[in-house]
Amino acid sequence: MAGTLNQEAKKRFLDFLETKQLRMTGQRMAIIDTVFSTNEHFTADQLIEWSRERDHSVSRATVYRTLPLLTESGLVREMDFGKEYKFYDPNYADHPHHNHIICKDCEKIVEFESARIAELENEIVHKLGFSVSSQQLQITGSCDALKRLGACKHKH
Amino acid sequence: MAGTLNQEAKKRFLDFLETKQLRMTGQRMAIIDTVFSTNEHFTADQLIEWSRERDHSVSRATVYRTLPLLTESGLVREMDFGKEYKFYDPNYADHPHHNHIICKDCEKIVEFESARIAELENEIVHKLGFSVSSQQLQITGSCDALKRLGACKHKH
DNA sequence: ATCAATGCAAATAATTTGCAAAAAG
DNA sequence: CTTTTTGCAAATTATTTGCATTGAT
Repeated sequence: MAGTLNQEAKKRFLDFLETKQLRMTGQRMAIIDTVFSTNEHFTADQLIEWSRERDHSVSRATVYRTLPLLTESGLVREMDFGKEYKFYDPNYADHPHHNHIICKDCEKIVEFESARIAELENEIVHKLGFSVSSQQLQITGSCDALKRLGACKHKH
Repeated sequence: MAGTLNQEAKKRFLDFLETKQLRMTGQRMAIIDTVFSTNEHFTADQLIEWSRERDHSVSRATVYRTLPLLTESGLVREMDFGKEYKFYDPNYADHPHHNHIICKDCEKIVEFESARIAELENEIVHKLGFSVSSQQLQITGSCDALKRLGACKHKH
């Protein structure tokens, strides 16, 4: 679960930086290492905290300046689950079409994929004269515990 | 296209206010009339502007205090299309399961429904041990003009 | 009369930005 | 050396809130 997840994505991001002729700094490396060593969704705030465990000099500003690079590269996706802050999802490199289901009580998030849904989307969108660039499907619902016990608030 | 759209939804919202024992004021009525006389998505800012055309005394604070009532009633849905402000969609009363496709250039939005996708969602989510409360599917893509002409920026 | 609703202006909070200093190439 | 990147602190911006006043019931 720790340091070697997503090494492929990390490599791709380093290429991206090189192509754009951006410099490698200690702070950037700390942030990048953090992002690509988890499969969890994270907030800007969490990324700051975690990155500082690797390099205490990482500032809030640098994290906020790195996030757009990550999303621009396509290796991380910005997600809005209706909270006041955004989440970032590092799993799009491996699973470019995955969707999310979120428990309305405990906010547990489960990812899933469906080729059939993707096909239907393409079909419908084509009929409307559009073509698909990206999609996001978010379902809010009740997790198993919530259904059975009436509550499940664990907060992540 | 004008004043009598969505009278059913308006009526339902007035019932909602009554049930919650909330008072009817001139400002609220101006906001409500505005919301239920359009099928367009709108922002808080647009709602303020439009409501003031009906009643110049409508304040920003009152609009922001009315919006949660509208979403709570289920007759208007808060949508996040990745902009810095939120959009509000007054079409959920008539079409509770509709989805959105947004052109990535001109930001034109088209709504569509698919019973088949809804079924598949239910099925998958059920397998994951969840049940569905609400869902939103947003597709970003290229509209017809963008595909044919390479550009279409009209900004709404 | 009573209590909810309003407008105003100040507060919040996530994110962004200007700038001088530090580090990369 | 030159140019990018950084941290800091101040700025920005949508939204929220405290409070004295107004208006609905």
